[in-house]
Amino acid sequence: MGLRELKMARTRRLISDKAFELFACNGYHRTTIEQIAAAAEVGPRTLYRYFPTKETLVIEFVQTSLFDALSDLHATPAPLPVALNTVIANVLRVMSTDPARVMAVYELAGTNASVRAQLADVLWQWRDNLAHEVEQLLDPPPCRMTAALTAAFAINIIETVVLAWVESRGQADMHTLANHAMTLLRNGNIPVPTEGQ
Amino acid sequence: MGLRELKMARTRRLISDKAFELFACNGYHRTTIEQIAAAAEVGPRTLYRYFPTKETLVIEFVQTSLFDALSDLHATPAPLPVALNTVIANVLRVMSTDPARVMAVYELAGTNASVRAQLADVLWQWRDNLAHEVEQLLDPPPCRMTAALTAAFAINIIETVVLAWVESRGQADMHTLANHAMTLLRNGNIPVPTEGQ
DNA sequence: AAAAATGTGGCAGTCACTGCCACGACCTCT
DNA sequence: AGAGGTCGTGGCAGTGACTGCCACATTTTT
Repeated sequence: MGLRELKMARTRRLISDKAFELFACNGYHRTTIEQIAAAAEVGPRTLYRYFPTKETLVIEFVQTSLFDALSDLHATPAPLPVALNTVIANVLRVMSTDPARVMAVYELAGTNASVRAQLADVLWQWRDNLAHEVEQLLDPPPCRMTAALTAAFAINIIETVVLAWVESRGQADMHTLANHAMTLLRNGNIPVPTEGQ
Repeated sequence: MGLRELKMARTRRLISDKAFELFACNGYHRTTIEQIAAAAEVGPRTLYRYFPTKETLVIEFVQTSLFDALSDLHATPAPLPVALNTVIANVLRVMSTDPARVMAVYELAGTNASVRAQLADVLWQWRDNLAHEVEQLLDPPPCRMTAALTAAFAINIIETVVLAWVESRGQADMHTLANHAMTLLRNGNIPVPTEGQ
């Protein structure tokens, strides 16, 4: 890695850290891009080259945690349920790397609508990608709806686990929570909508 | 209803219609609030009183379709699975009221990131509300995770059905699609993540 | 008909975000 | 090591979403 890349990686990290610092201190809305840029000692124009939108500053960690793990789906030639479990476990493992940041992200998502929207969008896109992968991976190929619901289950587990973890203020263990959620699913303990007679 | 309310309802509808017209014609991004306001013959400042953000113009119909149906959950004293089915059926029924608009919303969500994000956020909030309701409705009260997953299932069905309907270009029948999705769920035809041995 | 309530819209201002361009730091090739 | 090419940096001007404020007009109430 050249010096250039190194500096850029450092700058990126610095901007991100300063941003979270200011968000926690003054709130998301009350913090301007100019302030963040000043705190990181870069020009606003430069900041925008690293983070195209203000919300990106917040959700980037969650986004990369999700999408990095998605590539594991090709890597493991295991049967689908096991591969899905691996993907989910890896997402949660990477998130556990920086619990404070995950907590901060959800804190900000709770107080700011556009952050929450961007976060929701990342989950949406991830689910769509996963659905597409599932469709190609299964043999014989399932109907589109089956693939969509499979991907939905995966993101449901992740969302539910992370939310429960956030509600426990980081006390709970994500892996344990995930197993709990999957057990509930597998045992059919979740009420499914049914037609009345 | 007084004259004032009537006029406002008309203005609201007019703004919304003109907005969709312009979005379809020039694209979401290339259409400015000023243009929409001019087309609806109101001041921009007035438009903002009806629709606080540009995205609201797009997602309002879906939003009200979802949240109006949510109140049915209290109304029907049926067992939960049946009540959930009623809620879902009502959401889809109201959406079928104006298929062109639903199609337009998803068209715009596909091309514009912030619209998609706001749409995703609406679904997120709806799910959260439903989870809360489920928690209070069931006797004995389920653990939070069960409630969350139950609500997630409901929104999964709606999302999957609407997406499939959109992909069919409106040819399919939402009610039929919903029954298909629920059958898949009930019969355990969806691969659930599992720990490998 | 007068008075109170409330929707309308213009104006100025903030802030996220972009295209453009000159500058300078890094990298490559000899 | 030095010359030239590459590429990140950041300033400037501009667009457009959105807001607070205030005067005006229309509707509603008394």
